[in-house]
Amino acid sequence: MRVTISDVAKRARVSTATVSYVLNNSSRVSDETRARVLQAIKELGYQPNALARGLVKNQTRTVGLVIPHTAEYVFSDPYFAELLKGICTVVTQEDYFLLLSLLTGVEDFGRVVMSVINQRRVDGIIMVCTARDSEEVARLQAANIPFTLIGTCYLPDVISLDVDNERGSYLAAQHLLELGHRQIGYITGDMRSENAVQRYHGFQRALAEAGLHVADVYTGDFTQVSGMLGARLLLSNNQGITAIACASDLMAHGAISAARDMGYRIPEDLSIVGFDDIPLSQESDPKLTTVRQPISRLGYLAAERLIAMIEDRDVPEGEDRQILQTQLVVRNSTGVPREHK
Amino acid sequence: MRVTISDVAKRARVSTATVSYVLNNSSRVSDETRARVLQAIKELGYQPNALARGLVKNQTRTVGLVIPHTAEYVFSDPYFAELLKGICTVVTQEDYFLLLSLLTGVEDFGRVVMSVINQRRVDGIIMVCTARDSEEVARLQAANIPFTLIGTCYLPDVISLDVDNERGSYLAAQHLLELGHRQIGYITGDMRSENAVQRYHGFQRALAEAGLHVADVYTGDFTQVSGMLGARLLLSNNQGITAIACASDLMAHGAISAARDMGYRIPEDLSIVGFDDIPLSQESDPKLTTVRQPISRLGYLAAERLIAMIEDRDVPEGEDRQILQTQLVVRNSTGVPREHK
DNA sequence: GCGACACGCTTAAACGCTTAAGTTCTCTCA
DNA sequence: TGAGAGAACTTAAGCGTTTAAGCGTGTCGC
Repeated sequence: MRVTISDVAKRARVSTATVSYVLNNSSRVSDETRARVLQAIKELGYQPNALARGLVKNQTRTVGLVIPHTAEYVFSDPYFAELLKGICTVVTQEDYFLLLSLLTGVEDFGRVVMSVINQRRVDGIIMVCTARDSEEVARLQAANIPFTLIGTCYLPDVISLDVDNERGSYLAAQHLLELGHRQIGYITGDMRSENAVQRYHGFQRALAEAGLHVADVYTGDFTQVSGMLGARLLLSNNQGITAIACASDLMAHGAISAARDMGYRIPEDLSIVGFDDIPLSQESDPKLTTVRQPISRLGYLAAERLIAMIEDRDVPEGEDRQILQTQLVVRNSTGVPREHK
Repeated sequence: MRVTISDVAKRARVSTATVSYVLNNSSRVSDETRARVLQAIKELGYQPNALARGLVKNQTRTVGLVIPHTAEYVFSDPYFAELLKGICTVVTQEDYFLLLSLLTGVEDFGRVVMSVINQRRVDGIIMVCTARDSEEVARLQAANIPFTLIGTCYLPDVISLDVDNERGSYLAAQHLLELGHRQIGYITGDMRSENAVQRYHGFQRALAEAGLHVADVYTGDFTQVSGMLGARLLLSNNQGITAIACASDLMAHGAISAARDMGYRIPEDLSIVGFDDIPLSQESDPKLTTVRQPISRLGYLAAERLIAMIEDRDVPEGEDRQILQTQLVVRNSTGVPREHK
């Protein structure tokens, strides 16, 4: 049988309350008694049962991470690995646990959120979301549980972290324009995601300001496969395209391999620009020109802020909504278009 | 305030016990009462508090995943993403939660294991380990908690899953020998890991059977950086080397970029073979010849088996120790050595 | 020499649930 | 008719903690 607080109490010849007091290093225990209790704890290898403790203190030292995608999806995209890197770093450091909650693909997002909230398994929640998920966000608010969001949310009074997608794409487009590209295709992410929409908008805006518009658009879903399909379609529909911008690196890599299969050299015949700057993009051939977003920092900040809220620390000054900057990283997948050479 | 079982009981005009019985759909509740209780539950949006339930039933519907590395390390290596893919798929499907437990880099492995066990936060544990970790494994055994291991463990009566590292490396070496390579360098993984040792052994064995031995060895640690350093050193120490085998894909990719920087063309001047077959290896240039191990399947099986143990299902027939096969995947990073052309 | 007050500890209730045991009622059947 | 069985609930103990409140001491000031 597990060793409980009363085993310790018995051995130290005190009441369980006293043991509890030394455990929560509260006042008023004589040094002598404290030593005896500590000794007993050590001898028995006692550790308090987290459930029992959580039940009365109403806290679990666990933060929940809710990502509304399947495991297959989440762990195929290095974006989430980066996010987890930031989150786990903080969570581990702060001596919390991380409860991961994904979808099976069958049940709905709402149910998962409710179960995490209501079952009281966590002290707070980090949720990855898009503007469409305001119903779930509202539930979190209603439940009065601390939470931070990663992604876009237009509801008032929620702490959320995001990246300047619009400006990032704008920069990418500018880069292509400066190189001399005029016929540019675009492969979007899943347009139910606000990220995807913003990226597309930023891209359009840059072209519009140059008096152009997007040559052709393929609606992808952030996955590598959709990047391949997109490039294939754009390139066969429109021979004149000299550059393709993608809403994610993964799609950009997909696009590169599809274009190559069709005989295009990158960047000589076709320039490709991504969005994310996942590690692969620094190693691939060609190295990918892309828009870097500080993904793991996003996770880091979300976790940090959440734990501050949970522990009621002086909430860090600053806006509810924090937007991190993106940055253009020029590598080898973009170049001057053929006709300009 | 949170809605509890007694709120439901009050509303349905029954005792809490009755509510609990319908919750655990136990016998002996009249259809009429059951309907009334269900109605009340719905109206109040009640969900049982997992802590309280866990406390009495002594179960949490949570499985712990213990990886004795830092978040930084874990989420930089696609290996773990693949592993998580398999694990999370099962865990989510079976309606369990996943509690992730990593190291901060400061505290020791043992302490983390003990805290996960003793605090009773989880019903079972999946642990990534090497043969060196037998002390921690013994602790799990002593605690009498269900667990499965991913990695090598020589202790009796533990359920562990592993991959045939020895044979995989053997195949890789054979491949290089068949191509005609005779001077082959090797970059090992972290030799405290059994995987690394076994891979090196398999490699040596193949060479020995051909009457050769490894031209030069660099002791890496599975990371990309160590692959770069390794290749740089091997190539400058020994001009005659025509091929380098690496104990991980990440190191192989590192080796490729280092070799290229030194002016080697891959595979014309130098063949490189990896181990893992991470997604990157199918996209990189050149595509990496490597030994595929079914990583996500490893995670899948570990989780499946663990949950079977937890739920006391008829434990699946089969050995305690299950070894999955590896497989050589020939791509473009290996070729006939120069002098043979 | 006495009340007041700290001090150091214990008692016991509470957290929200499960479940063995007990209770009440109705029905069956010798 | 009355014992027995069974159905459908309720009662209450218990899971392992925390913590407010209580209770003897011993000390101190007056």
